[in-house]
Amino acid sequence: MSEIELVIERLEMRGHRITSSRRRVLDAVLGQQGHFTVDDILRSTRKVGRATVFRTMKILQDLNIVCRVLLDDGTLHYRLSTGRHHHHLVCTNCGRVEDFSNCDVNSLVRDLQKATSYEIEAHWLEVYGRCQACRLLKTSGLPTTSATARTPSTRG
Amino acid sequence: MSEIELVIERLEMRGHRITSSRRRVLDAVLGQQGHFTVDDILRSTRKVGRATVFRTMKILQDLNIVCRVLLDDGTLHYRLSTGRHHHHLVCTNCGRVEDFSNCDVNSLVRDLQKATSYEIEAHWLEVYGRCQACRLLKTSGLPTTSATARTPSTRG
DNA sequence: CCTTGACCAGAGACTATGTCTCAATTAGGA
DNA sequence: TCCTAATTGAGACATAGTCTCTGGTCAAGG
Repeated sequence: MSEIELVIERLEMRGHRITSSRRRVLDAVLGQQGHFTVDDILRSTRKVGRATVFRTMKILQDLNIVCRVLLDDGTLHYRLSTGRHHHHLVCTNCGRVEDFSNCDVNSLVRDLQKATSYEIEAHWLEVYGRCQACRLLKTSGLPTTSATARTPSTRG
Repeated sequence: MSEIELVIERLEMRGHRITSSRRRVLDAVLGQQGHFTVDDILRSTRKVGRATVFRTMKILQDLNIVCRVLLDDGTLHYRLSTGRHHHHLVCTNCGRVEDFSNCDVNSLVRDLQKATSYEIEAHWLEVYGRCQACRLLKTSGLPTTSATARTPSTRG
């Protein structure tokens, strides 16, 4: 069974109808490499309304088929998700995103829970750096995407 | 020396001019409790243009006087910063935000650096939960702000 | 076959959050 | 005081997303 059919099955299981618009959005989303915006999807799915794309993206988020990435310029993009809890390692030079899930935040969370009396429900961790390829071309070499190379404007 | 004068000094040191608009924005920002939006600042600083407020906020971010908080509904708000590296613990019920800096992400970052050959420059961690007060009123008690109680739409 | 009602689509208005442009103003050094 | 570069404010523009409304589709039931 192909990837798109698996996704369609999950949509059906949730009671969503499989329309041609949704199918086109799915096609476009599953064909993406790296991170993308709704606008990217819109451009590659002619004849599907903006609102429909946003609505479908929301469903895909709920199903954990896509997730959002906070880029270092503070903008939120979409990305195909591994489905399970994970975090992102974003190259600040070329925009490449890697997932990692060996996330050892749990002990931190436990400590925090004890110290603050909060009941902790979730966390969100993004890590920024330069990937090996970008480090090798040390001089301000050609970035492979249009990603900016600033440090995160979102850091606290 | 008052807080605002300290900030003004830092602005001057960076070569920024001290105008009455900036002073009004500073007043408003320093008077904020918890997290706020540019709109909150706009409302409390009559006669300062929107663009000016955004420009000033950007300067304040650069100076680490304010930072941004990713709320659990996926929106980014501003917040007075402690100035040093820290993270946020956000109550998903009442919207209260606590800082914490005993951040043990460093070992994770080291492991990640080894495993991925990335040169890691920064990270961004937000934690969501229910604060003690909100846990006590277990029934869907009155939230103290309009914050929604959803789980983060931004989680990966 | 017809009706009904739920779900869905697409257009477009609207909101929120910023950025850009440009003419007018002003801070602050000479 | 004068000069100039920095800054301002208005408003257009950009981006990301939501809401509303009208109309379409489809399945179930009469």
